[in-house]
Amino acid sequence: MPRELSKTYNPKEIEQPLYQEWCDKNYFTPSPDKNKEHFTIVIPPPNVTGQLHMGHALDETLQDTIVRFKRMQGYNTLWVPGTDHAGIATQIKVEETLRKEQGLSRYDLGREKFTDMVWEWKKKYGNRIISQIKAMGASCDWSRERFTMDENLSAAVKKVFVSLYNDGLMYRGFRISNICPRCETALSDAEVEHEDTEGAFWHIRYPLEDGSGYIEVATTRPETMLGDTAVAVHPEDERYTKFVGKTLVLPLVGRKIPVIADEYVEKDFGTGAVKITPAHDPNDFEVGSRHNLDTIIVINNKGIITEEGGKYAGLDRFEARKQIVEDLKEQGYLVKIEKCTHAVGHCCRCGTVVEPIASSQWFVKMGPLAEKAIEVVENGTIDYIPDRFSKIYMNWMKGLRDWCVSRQLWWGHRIPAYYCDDCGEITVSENEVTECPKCHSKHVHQDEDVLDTWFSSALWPFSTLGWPNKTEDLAYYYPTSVLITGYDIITFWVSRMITMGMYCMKEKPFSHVIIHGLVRDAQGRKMSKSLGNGIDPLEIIDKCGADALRFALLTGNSPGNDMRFSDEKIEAARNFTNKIWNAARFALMNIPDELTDTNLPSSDKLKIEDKWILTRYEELVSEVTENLEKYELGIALAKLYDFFWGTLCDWYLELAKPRLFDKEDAEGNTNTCRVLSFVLRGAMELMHPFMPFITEKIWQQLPHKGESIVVTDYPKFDSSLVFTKEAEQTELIISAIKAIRNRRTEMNVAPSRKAKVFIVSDEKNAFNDSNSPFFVKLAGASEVEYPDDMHDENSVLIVSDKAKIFIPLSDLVDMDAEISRLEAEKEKLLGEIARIDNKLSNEGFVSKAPAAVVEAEKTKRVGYKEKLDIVIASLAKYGK
RNA sequence: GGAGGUGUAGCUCAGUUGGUUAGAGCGCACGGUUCACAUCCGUGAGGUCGCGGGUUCGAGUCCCACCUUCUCCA
Repeated sequence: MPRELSKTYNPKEIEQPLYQEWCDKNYFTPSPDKNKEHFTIVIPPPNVTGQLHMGHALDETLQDTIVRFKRMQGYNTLWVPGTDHAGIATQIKVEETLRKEQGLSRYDLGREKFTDMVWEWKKKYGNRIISQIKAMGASCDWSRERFTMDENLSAAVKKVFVSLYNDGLMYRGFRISNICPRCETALSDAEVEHEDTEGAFWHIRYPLEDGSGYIEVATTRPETMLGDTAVAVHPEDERYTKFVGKTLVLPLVGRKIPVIADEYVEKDFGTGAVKITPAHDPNDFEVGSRHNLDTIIVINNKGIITEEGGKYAGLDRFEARKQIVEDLKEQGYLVKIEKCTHAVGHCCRCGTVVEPIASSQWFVKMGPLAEKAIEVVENGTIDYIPDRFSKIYMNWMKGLRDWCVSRQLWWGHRIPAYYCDDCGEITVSENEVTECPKCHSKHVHQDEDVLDTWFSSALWPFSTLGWPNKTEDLAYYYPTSVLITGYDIITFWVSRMITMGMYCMKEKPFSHVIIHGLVRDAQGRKMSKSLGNGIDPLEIIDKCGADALRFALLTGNSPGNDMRFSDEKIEAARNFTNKIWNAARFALMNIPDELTDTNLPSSDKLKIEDKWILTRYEELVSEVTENLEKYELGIALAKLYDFFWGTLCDWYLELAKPRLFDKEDAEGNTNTCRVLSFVLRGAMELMHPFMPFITEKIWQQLPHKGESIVVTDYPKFDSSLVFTKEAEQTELIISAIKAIRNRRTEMNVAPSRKAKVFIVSDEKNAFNDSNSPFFVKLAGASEVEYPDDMHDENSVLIVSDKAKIFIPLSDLVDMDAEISRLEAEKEKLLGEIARIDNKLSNEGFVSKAPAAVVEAEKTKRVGYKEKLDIVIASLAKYGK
């Protein structure tokens, strides 16, 4: 088995072949197994027309890291992938293409041809995002890939619709919905984004029919006055009591409308009198139904004034506003225009200002459904990570209005409701209805609308596993384990999955909801197409590899918080992958091909630096495992980075070099190789969930057991490899080396100038001849001696942990400088000791703090005292 | 108006259950290429943890008020 890695790390060469191999070997394709615990994730399905952006990249990385960790831990691990048909987004996209390429609208094609065209588009481009997710290294089970409009998932949608209808939880109602005039469809509350906008209050006079005066009203949307059917005042508002019951004449229109009293009106707001437009305002609609007012629709789904608008009919709503204001002014009805900012609803897909319009839509009655969805989060059956998002969820769930689920689109699940043209009967059925069950007429037509995209997404955790069929997958893998998604779709998606999971399955859809933030640009702006500030994850994969991208996304990222993504971050990540690659390359250059087993030398053959690195490694195993189990990925990754770079590369590899290069000590050489290969392999396994490609490639080259790192066991803590004493002794050596380097640099000693080093210490296990090579290699020592005690005024004195070190650099020694340096050190040590003494003499601290904390303070004091004694003794030798 | 977040080194951010002398990356300064890596190595400077109270033996961490800034909802 020849071991070699190319001279420079080239992710492009290794990533695709490895991914292919993993898929070919079915590592990601589990089967239900009653003897094992399952771990399931369903992917938040990306839009089928979409392209991978940083948000997906973060989402997939988080999921894949957890999935790979659980798989290595031995869980029967399933990650279900798939895509969403994304009603509005996809329809808009295809319509645009149709317009651009053929100059046609969807109406020119007709419903059937148009939806055929969307399916064609889906076949052609739907796989694009899937292959991009694969490039991230995502270990999804592609044999179980789903699409929200698959046959089975569509059947699930129908079944739920019918079931809700039969339970009285789905109804067709005439009420105000937010309509996007650009998309020409109704939207749910969640799809409307409110934005503070500069606008105005137009104050308008409505004259009394009897000519005895007028009432002044204020509105932010003057064009809606065309549909006014009343003016309302508060019943207890004395200013207006005398007007209630009288009749007003609506300016420009001439309609006679009553003055009514309703508690909805706020006395102190505006003029205290409110124009009532039941057809175009949700509150007015309520008032209208309380007072039996007419609902006159004056703006249609396209934002155009209807025939009801008289001379303004046919105008765009904003053009109509201008003209109406102009006319009011001319005819003396306009009192004043007051500037103000107010929240205006926009379509979350296209940004167009939405128009509230009364229309017939299908609604899901949320009240009864929400109860259980609230309960499972309240009682902890489902928890949010971080916890604060459960508050946001609760806030939303407790203020829920009914969910408008019908959309005036062609792309989506068509509503399974049938209307009899003869008797008007509505039949809701999973099967196509061709005859009215009431009057037996054959003149029956299906509802033209489709369902909100999120309706099918709400069923995703169980519809993908086969529901409503009783499949083996559903029985074994449901409920899923965790859901990972951004906070921006808690209201759209998470809340509805919980709601529908409780309704359809009578069981939670998942146990934990892990929420992450948005990926922003270097300036903290949202990445968007219009700003052109998006960083393309594919470009980064191309240049630096998927592992570097994954590292950059997870490092320094804490749950639920937004992160900034910058070139510097990517560069740091790429440097780390390069470091890993080179460390492995170095190891493989030294580990002989004959060494194929994974055994460690017996503990009596281990040197102290071996015991030190093994101890640090075992600590890492236990900490990282704990962090991953708590889904603290950022913390785990930081520890892995520090260990690999700061501990393994900076120290162990350097400490091991003398023995690795010593071909005469064959046994020592082999032992070192065994330890190195053990720790390096372990580090690869620990890091594999985060950086799957590079770790697999290196793992394969190192001595190993098993077929692939993907399915090997995650390292387990082994207390027999913890050598506390030797680890401490090695730390003393490292401290001494650092102290020497520090002083040499401080004194501008050229690195090329080697000097003899004398170390005085009682710690003979650390400071002895066998460890001298460390000082030669790493601290510029020409040779090392270990006298019992000494003092030399012509030497530099360095006080390190449990050691005093002399370096005879007589030409560089400035006695006065030495003395003042020692005095400064003395002061510092005295300060530290005083601080600790202060603590230890505090009755409260000694009696109430945990024993371990008190003990640590005492140990620390001993260390400082030892150093202080050396400093004082040295000063004494100088006559101070 | 309601809810939630944020504020820590020049910049971007970590900081787990309250417990060493508060950390990292980048940037900066100084020095370094013979034997894995200049995408590197060594050394260093740099902090009133937003402000003020409180709880505690002990607060960056918990509580209260304020300020900054961002998001969601109305």
